[in-house]
Amino acid sequence: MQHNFKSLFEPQLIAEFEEIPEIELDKDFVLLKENTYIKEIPLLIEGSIKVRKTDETGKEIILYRIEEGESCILSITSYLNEKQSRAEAITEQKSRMLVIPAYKVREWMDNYRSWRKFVLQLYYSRLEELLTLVDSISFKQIDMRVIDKLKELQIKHGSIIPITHQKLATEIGTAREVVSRLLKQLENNHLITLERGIIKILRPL
DNA sequence: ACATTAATTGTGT
DNA sequence: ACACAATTAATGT
Repeated sequence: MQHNFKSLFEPQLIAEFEEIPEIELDKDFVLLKENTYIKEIPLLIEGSIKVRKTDETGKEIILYRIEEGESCILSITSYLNEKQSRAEAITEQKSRMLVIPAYKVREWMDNYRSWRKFVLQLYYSRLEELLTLVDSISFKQIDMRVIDKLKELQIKHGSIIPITHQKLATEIGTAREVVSRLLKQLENNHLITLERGIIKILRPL
């Protein structure tokens, strides 16, 4: 799978892409650490990148994901405002991307309407995702969040979801045991069945 | 095929 | 939340 990101931009800007180096990174490569200045901006062609925040105790929460054809809005805005990065970015799969020198991004902001539109759209959609995240953290109980997440994963994977309790827990921002116990309850109620690394949804949650 | 190790899941406090 | 036990999958020999 590969995103045809070129359709988003005007021809002149696409011509500029020719100058931009393309790299391929393995899974779990740390693209960006917290509290560093940004020098390059990724434009993801294939794969996916998670942006997460880790606190002092090592607890982490995933803020959002960068999908194919998208870039990292945190990097862009951090750079444009000359601030340090407040989160870290890690590849979730083997991924291919263009690596845009950050100064180019500023040039493009000035010179290309399609780039400005791209950045603003990205900004909006990420902000919306963050609001959803805040909403789920502050207003919903843990068990509701697990169920919501399962429903979401069901849309992506169907009723057989390949995921570990640990991964589910970090997505939601809670401890693995909490998730394990909740899932066990759902299993006892015959809503799901559990296997190592797999959750099967039997009937609607 | 068997033993060893690592990863995941379960349980008690 | 933490520590540890139990189970299952992966890997080496």
